[in-house]
Amino acid sequence: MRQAGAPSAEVRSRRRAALTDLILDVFRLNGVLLASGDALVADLGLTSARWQVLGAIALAPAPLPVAHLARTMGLTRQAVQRSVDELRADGLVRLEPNPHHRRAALVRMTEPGEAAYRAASRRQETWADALAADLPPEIIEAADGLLRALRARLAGPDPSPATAPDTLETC
Amino acid sequence: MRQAGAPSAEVRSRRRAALTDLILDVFRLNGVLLASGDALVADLGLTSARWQVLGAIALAPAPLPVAHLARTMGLTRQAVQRSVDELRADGLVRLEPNPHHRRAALVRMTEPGEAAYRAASRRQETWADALAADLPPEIIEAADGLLRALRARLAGPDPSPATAPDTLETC
DNA sequence: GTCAATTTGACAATGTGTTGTCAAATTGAC
DNA sequence: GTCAATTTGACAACACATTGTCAAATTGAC
Repeated sequence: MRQAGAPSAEVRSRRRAALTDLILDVFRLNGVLLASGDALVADLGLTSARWQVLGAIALAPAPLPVAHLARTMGLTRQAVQRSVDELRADGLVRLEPNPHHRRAALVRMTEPGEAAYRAASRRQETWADALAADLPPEIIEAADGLLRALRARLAGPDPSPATAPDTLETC
Repeated sequence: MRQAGAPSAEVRSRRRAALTDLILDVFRLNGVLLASGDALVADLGLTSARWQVLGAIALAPAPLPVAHLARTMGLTRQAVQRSVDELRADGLVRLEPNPHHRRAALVRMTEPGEAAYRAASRRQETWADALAADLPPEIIEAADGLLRALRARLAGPDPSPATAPDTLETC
């Protein structure tokens, strides 16, 4: 009998092939998801990137500076900074002084920004319903679990502490 | 009893939440995978994008022009063109005249290019083995099947004919 | 054979992310 | 309180993908 810690070359090769396929499909799905998201909110003056920033603002219990938003989202400061600059230019977001830190202004949604975000959220709901129609939740959850496991292995012990505490759990 | 076509609001909402989580994790995993891939082959003079182009060349039975490679890879002509330009500048790839089409030169790997690709493939094998260690192949394959199903729904009837014939049908 | 439609590569602009560097502001060890 | 380390935003450069436009080459209907 085979021991648990010593899988056959056959199993190893099947596993490797399956993982390679999965990875390639993650790349491809990432591409079509971004394209779909952009198309979904384009006429609201949003893109996937800006939408994501609005989401981070909406989920936070209080207005946050750019660097804090970036940590929450797992992106770099600069990437978020650019999106915020654009959102500000379009009037969807505004900066307010931070009493605790003169440089780190707090980002807050304007009324038009909140309206756009609400509209995007409403569309995303029906879009997701249509996309997931007749897929068993268990299958989706199992796949998500695997993706998380892979990400955890790739990123090391705990690379995204911002994911944990209080922000992302609520969504 | 509940009919198959009319899921409860409860199931629908669970499904929606699961799908949203999955999508966010696809984005995150995409990011760490690209970073890992870049790190894996950086010292070979490769990046994820260049590596992918070399892979398409290696898999093709004969040298192909840039536009054909792009279709095979599901990317735009211009994106592949730039990678090919860079690979050519680094001597990993070379263009040869196409007897059937004066403009569409054929892209072929040079000996250094093949050496780099072989080295990258070897590393990828051990990397994938380590990453997939102790994950049951069935789980990986099931997750991959779901990603493919989602992609098929998002992209419409048949958006990537190059991938289709024998890969997508099997899931 | 002719000519419109398609394919191909070149070029430019844009979106989104990265890294690196810098100065100002804040924090913390002492 | 002082001063080094960290955090923050500004700015620049780059990697990778997109779209759009153009001219040359090829293909196909006629």
